[in-house]
Amino acid sequence: MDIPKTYDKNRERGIYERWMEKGYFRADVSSDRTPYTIMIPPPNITAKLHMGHALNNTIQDILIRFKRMQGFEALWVPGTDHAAIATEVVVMKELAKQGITKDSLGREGFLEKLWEWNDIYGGEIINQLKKLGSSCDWDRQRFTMDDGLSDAVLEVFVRLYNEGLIYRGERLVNWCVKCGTSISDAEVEHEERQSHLWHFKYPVVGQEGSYISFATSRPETMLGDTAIAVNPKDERYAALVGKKAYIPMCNREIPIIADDYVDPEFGTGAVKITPAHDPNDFEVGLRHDLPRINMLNDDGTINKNGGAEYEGLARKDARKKITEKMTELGLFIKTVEITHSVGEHDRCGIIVEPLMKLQWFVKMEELAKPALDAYKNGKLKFNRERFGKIYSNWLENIRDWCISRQLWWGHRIPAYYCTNGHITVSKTTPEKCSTCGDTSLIQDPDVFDTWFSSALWPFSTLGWPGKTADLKKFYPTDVLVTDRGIIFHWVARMVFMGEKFMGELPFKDVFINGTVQDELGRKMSKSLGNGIDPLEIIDEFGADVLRLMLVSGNAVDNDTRFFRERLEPARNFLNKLWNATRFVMMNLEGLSAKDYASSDTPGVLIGFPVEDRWIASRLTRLTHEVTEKLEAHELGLAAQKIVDFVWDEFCDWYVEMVKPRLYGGKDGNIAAQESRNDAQFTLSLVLASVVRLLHPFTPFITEDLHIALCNAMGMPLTEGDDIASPTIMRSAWPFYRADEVDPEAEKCIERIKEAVRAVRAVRTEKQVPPSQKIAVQIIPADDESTALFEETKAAIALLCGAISVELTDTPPKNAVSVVVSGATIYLPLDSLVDAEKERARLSREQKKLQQEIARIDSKLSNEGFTAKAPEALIKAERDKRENYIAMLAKVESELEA
RNA sequence: GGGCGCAUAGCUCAGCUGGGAGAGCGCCUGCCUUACAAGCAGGAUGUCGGAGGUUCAAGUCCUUCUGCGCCCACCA
Repeated sequence: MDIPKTYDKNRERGIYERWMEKGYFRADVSSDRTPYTIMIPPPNITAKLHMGHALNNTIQDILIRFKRMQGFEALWVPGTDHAAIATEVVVMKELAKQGITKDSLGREGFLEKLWEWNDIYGGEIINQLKKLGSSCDWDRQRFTMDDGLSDAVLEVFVRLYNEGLIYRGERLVNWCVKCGTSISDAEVEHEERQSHLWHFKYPVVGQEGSYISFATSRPETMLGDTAIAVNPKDERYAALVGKKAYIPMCNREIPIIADDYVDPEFGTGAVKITPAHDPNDFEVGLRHDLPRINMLNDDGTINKNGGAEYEGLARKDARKKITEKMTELGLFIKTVEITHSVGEHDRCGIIVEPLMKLQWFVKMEELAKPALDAYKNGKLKFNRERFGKIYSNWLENIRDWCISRQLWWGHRIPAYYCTNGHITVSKTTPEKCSTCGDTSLIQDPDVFDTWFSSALWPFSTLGWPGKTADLKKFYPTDVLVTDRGIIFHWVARMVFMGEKFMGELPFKDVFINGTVQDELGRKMSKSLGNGIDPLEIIDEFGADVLRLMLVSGNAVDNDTRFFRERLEPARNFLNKLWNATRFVMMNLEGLSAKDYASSDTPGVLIGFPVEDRWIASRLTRLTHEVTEKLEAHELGLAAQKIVDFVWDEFCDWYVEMVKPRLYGGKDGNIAAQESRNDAQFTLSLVLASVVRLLHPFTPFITEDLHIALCNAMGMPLTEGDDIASPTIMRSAWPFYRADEVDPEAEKCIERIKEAVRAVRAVRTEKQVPPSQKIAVQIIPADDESTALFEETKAAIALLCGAISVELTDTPPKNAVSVVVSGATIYLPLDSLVDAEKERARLSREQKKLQQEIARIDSKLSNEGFTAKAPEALIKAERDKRENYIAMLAKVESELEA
């Protein structure tokens, strides 16, 4: 048979194309199967996918493939996010390299560039997902700005507006005075800067000679002060609270108020409050109903609210002039050197100015409550409790959500303003003002926060606001797999939007996956240049290897370090599996699966040799455990179980044990032929099952192995067949079969393993080369063992490199003896036997056994233990003790001999 | 400042509801035993970060300390 010694990763592409052609990824909305739905966290179209995406999507694909095989109507909806601000910034940077600015292109021209960008990067992302093996339903692929989703966004805005849950109000935004635009927090770079803290004092009104002193890093904003605040517990100022202070530059009296926000330890313990130019002060202003005086023009100069004396001055100049003025009036105290962080616009480096602008808000109190309740009453679960806490903490401290962004890339807010200042909100462009009928309407230039559209993702992707069959069948989804970084930006918002518009949670399980870091445990980032492109790894190792590595050896919620060496164990394992399959297929000659009842029939292994029943028993236990771990989303543990089974139990023990039966026929008897068929059947059955268990993790290689095995077993591939399906991804998930659990067979094989290991250890110790075949003799301890060793002696001989294994009842002379459970084994090694050393070795054994027995005795004699420990545990200890005592007796009799 | 995570073999990490410390890589010894040298067999390696406590029993639960890391808020 001509099968390459290593698996060819280049086959992945062809396999994926075949899956696409056959439509295996498609979910059928009209099927009567129970739906299982996952919505992809839509990757931002800002850049290609990174290793974190590879992990996140591998996890989703594992779950969706698992459920599909279990017989669910599995739907994984793919798509991408327009990522308003992030994409706009990236594209602007690109354009800047060509010397093009946003304004020179105009709104239409700029948007054209963005759609071009989307074609390239959105497409690249989809390509990457396919390379990874993602079994998404590509017919249902969506984009947050496609027609359907845009319609959903407008619909939600209009409905919330009509219900009074959306309002327009003033709010501070980060404003760049150079670029003349508001910028997001993400674009603000914080830098430690050397600066000064100026100490001043304001006269207290009506109390001649009384002052209240304060510190500020921005003296110019005194023009916008509308209060002085102190801590309510601060006794130094208690008498002044309720009084007024006087700002000489503005000829304005402002109240002295008490607010917890003030730290009595800092500065003088009194703070000037400028609600229009500082986020904290803004909050204080809200609490105390203070006026907000905007004293800056959009270009950063002082406006008319600053007073005639200062109007038109740049911030720097105003600061100087005001400081001089205060000094003149004797109100300046001192300056102190400080370092503090200053926000700068990451593109132009100019210090960001908080400025008041009219913004759109969603009222959150009413919307947040059901989302919080869902978590509190357990309907919404997180894979780890700590993630749930992040979620509920945020919702408990919820503030109204500012949904307008001064950008062009995104869904434009469907609000129209007439010349009389009325607002008309409408999904379609209105002809006239709904209040006054004015026909000269101007649409709000702003777009929505990108999360406003992604909050709708679980139902907008299924056709909402239409009443579609997809919505009916696939909403709510089953699990959301995402990164912990967006628990409140995205997860919480999807939950309350789902509750609000669908009347149902969008999902019940939230699966937060860890972060992929570099080999030093640092975050992979562009600035560090330590990112690794998943495609590069896939090209070199194949997607299967990458996927298996990403979920192996790590709890899924823990952060994981990525480095190339970690790929090798995964690659080696798949190679092992490949070769095991090669071996099985080379030895299936003469097998006709038809001769055996369907593997789904209970009791099919009755009458099979003990090792066959053992491996079948182990397999069915494995099936149970893997299924359980996958249900519990413990992917790493599930993968580890499969790897251990394949490598250790199947390859290292079972395959080696059945070799005599496969190569058999040496003695030419009929019984051997039947035993050979049993081995062939068991080999192929177990392998075919384990390949199915592994499929969600490594979809490509398992598809090849599945098809090859079905062919080798003489099972024609038939669409709809649970086992011989033309694709493994639509074959049935193996199930736990109580009738195949065989504790007796397991106990027997454990004894065989113990015996074989003991012989091997002696061989190594005595440095007997593999080429030297020895004749092993066994004295079984009882009838049961006699039968067992008789049945398996050919296998034992092969496993420990013996020329023969014979049962006897008289100890041979000049032999090394080892005592194991159920037998004493003799290795006649004449010349190598050193009586002295043998006695020493046996004494060591004796001592070890005595220690073990003593350990158990001390446990069993502890009344607390026997009274409170579980019954099964006590029995297990007693059984062990019994076995050790029997072995000890044998060792001692050997010592006496 | 608030919240959270991690600390287990030389390295990277598993260890679910408490019941005799594990894997992979690396290391030592011997093997090209015709499925696999990306392999096989045998082996060495740990006061499970420190200190208390709960329990018959603690890597696992509680308290506290130390060292790394992350998130949120912010330094007037």
